[in-house]
Amino acid sequence: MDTRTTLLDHAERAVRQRGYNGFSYADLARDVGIRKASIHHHFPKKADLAFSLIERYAGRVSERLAEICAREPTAAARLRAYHQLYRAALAGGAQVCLCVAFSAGRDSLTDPVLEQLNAFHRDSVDWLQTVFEQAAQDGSVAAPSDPQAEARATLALMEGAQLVSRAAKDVSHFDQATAAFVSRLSPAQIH
Amino acid sequence: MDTRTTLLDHAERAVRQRGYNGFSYADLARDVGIRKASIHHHFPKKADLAFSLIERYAGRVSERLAEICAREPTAAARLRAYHQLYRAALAGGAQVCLCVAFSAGRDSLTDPVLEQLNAFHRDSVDWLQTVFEQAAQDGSVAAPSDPQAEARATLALMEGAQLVSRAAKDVSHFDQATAAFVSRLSPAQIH
DNA sequence: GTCTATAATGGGATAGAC
DNA sequence: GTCTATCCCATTATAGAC
Repeated sequence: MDTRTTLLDHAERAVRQRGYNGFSYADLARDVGIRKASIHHHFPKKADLAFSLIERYAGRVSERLAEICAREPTAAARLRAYHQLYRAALAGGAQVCLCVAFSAGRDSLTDPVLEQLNAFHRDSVDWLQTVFEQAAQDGSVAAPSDPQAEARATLALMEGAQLVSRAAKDVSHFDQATAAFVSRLSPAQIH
Repeated sequence: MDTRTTLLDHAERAVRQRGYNGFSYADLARDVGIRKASIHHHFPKKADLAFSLIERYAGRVSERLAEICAREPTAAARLRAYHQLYRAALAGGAQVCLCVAFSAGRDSLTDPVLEQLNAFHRDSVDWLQTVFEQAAQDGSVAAPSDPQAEARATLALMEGAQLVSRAAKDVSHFDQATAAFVSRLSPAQIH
């Protein structure tokens, strides 16, 4: 595989496991099997690497969300799939998703990277809001309220549940924290 | 005031604004007006400072929760007060509370500090669970479900809402993310 | 595109005088 | 308890040969 992609893959794994400050070019060089200086050829500054990471991640998630919409007709099924994305990203409590890792390491990030992160959050909220608007129509979600507030609550819940789950190294915390959310999406709710 | 306390105060502010890696003994020395070496007299290692921070924080929150129970009789009023603790700690989007800052900076913390953090989370969940059990009795909270799951969901929601709110530097995100939670606590729900 | 070598910086930490 | 002076180390980053 292309060296640049290999670097991004290893860097992403490191960021999600140990945070943005938790890995250095030295670590990455050892992982990948090249020298520090060679990484600088692909990503002159660490901020360039961070930017490419969040850019690639945003694109990937965007694709997944489109796939979900193509595959699942009801709002409830779409939200279940969204929940599963966060659940799967936890990797048993060892990792968080890249957006949580970047939100957490916000103080070390440059402005362009933070802009990308905020853009990603905006896109997520927009997608969720649209799904909750659909929910108000198809009745597949119990107790619907304001779609934008629901969207922001969902994003906060997923990110917070990942955060505390990794702190405790225990996935069951994520499951408990999101249990009530998931139960609103029960197939039994479809009329 | 006592130097040790002054150091803790400034360190806490720095951690909550810029994260655990976002401040150094050099910064702290400049803020407080003494030399780096003098800080090492009070806190030999940075991990000692971190431990004292979370210890003091846990004690302070514990007092606040006891006060809330003494002051507010209903479960709904207690949860509203709990929500207000997190709301106030945001300081307009400039800060997060110490437990969120530490959860986010988890990779840089030593084991004793992480244990304190997890103990704090356990205590918070216990307190919330007790309140949600009370809610099932006094009927002051709408749509009650499993108390432990509710407790973990509440903690995750508060921490996640702070995280995304600080990333966007916008308190209104916290308010929107927690709006549905708060509306379940409306005084109108009391029977 | 990868390497060796080397800055340059900043952080945590210690010794020992006052 | 505070200071000056210093150490050690990790980290990011650059120069220039191959």
